[in-house]
Amino acid sequence: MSNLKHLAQSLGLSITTVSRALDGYSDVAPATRERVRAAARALNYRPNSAARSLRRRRAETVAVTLPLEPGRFGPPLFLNMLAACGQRLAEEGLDLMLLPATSRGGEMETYRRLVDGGRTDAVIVVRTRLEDERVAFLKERGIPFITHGRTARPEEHAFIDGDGEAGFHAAARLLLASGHRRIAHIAAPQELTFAHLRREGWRKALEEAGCVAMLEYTARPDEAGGYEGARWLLQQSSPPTALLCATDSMAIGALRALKEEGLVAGRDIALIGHDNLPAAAFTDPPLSTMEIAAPDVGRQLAEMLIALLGGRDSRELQTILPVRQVPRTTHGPVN
Amino acid sequence: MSNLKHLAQSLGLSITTVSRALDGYSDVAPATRERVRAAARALNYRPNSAARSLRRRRAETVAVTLPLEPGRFGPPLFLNMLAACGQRLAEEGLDLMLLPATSRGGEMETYRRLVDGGRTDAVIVVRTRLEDERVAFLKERGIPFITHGRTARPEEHAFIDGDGEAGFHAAARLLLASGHRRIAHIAAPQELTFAHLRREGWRKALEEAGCVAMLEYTARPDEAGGYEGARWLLQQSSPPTALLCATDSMAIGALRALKEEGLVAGRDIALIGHDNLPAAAFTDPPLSTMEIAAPDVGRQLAEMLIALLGGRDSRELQTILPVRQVPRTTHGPVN
DNA sequence: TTGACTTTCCAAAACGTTTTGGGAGACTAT
DNA sequence: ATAGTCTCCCAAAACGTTTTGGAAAGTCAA
Repeated sequence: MSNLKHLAQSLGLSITTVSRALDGYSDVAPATRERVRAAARALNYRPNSAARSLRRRRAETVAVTLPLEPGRFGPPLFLNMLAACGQRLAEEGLDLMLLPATSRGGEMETYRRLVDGGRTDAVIVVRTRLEDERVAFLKERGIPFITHGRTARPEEHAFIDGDGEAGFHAAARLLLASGHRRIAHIAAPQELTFAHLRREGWRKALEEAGCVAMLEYTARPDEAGGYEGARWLLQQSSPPTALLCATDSMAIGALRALKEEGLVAGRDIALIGHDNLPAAAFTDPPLSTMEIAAPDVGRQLAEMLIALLGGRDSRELQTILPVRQVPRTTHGPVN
Repeated sequence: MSNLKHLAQSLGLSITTVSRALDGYSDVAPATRERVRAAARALNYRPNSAARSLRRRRAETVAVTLPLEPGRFGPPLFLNMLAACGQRLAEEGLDLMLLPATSRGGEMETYRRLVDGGRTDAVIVVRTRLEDERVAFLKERGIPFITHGRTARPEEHAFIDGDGEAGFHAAARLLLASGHRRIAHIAAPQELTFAHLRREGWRKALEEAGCVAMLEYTARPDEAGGYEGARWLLQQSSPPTALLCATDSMAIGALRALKEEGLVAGRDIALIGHDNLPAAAFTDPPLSTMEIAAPDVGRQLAEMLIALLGGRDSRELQTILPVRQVPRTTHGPVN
């Protein structure tokens, strides 16, 4: 592994000059700068990251821990978002680092290693909960962070979030307008903020319409959970005529349960999900769903992080993105 | 941020002693060791990772770059594997770091930063191609690495892989035994090794059975690709009676195309995928597929990495895992 | 010619850790 | 008492980088 000392010796220059040449300082002669750069290229020189961040006192890194359990929205979308975020961060010389976390305790230990060990300059919190110990920890340590999804006290920190409440409110109103009165909700665990807000949107719409039947079932936010929820709801004495699922994964599971009962979604019963997963366009019938209207959540997240690292107040960095309905087939019949 | 100097001063000890106490060396008195540990806990001390790895000359990190495009198998499974791997690595004090890579060039630059910048001690290569420049690079640099999936010359490096060729061979034979003669393959891009091997399994089985009709279509390994492939194949003058898809995502897309043609998979036409994605059990009809028979690929991957870092020869670290058929409904009729 | 700038370079310190190579004191065996 | 052995601790060096605070030479104006 070549380092500055090698480079300097082979060029007959000092370490200082080599370092400054590579960093483009103006106090090194253009000719020298080029000579140094050529040598660096020839020797595949890359600054040692440990030494660099030790000296600069920053890690040039933004970290995310990836909870293993099914989360806010499906991994393909989620990873795309993070990749877009990473791409923008790379332009600022920042690495985006994902660390898989298996248990909740393991995740907190990872946070401590990251933050107290100076491994990262900022953190992205995903799968945010209403009461989130990760957020409490980061606030206490005073390290910059942004949550993906809100907490119970969103005014206290930077976040980016879709307006799930409005989305589910609109979806429920759509179903009400189609004449549905027994609109059930298959909810995700309520400690997850997104699940709570989506449920709130559904609940309020029904309340406003004077609906008394608040059929609901809470399950894991995956296919199996949706399947289980739909089965349970359909077995009730007066089953729902419409199903609003917290996520598309759940809706895909619910779809299977409907099939097994001989029901056709969009004809015999309405079904709506959320996320617009790639797979949602290929279900049978194609799934009506909704999605965050912004095409570049990842990039926005990155911009917010950059602003935060630049010293911007976190209270100016709170973004709620509109949610758009993606009607396909399963939300019908439309009268 | 507290460091060894703080700790040492507050305890009236030297930095050396504090460091050695925390590392559990025997040349510090048990009483002192406890005193130091208590203080470290109280001050939330975590060794600065940059300083540590600068001095130890290793990063205590294993890196994976995550290609953005759809890959070998679906993200939920894939992330689970990596999480399991990360968990085992953590027991050895190693961090598993994922870096999203958007373009191929971007990925190579990331590799250079990682390896030449001393950011990582080992690399996991995913979405391996037959001719893979990443593998060439890592071999040249002499840094330990394991590929997930083989290359064209697998004998030259450590790898872990499912026996996709045998799996597809078996699946094709299954279909042949059911009387099918026009068995089409919807392939993933052939530069990806897994796609190549799966196609080989299919091709050889047909060849052995004396089938001349080698219907195939190559597409992106996602739902849209499978949809496109199935549509194209069904439009041929003598369409297939069975469809073997390189991945479950593709099979889910194909399922949609079959529906649109009024065909019921498992009755009018056979369909088999690969990966056993969670969603595959919830399609309509439930998807027949196959999967790697080992429950703990991630853990095995970690063990191999640990062995590799311990100096084991990479030629001893080559694992091919058996693939098991997961018959559900769509592979029928079984006569 | 002189003084003031400019340009171009460099020595040394610092970041926080681990590790080497002892050293002081207490205890043990003779 | 003496030599040897243990126990417990520490000073200093090293990892590779960035940055500070000049210093030497060259240029320019007067």
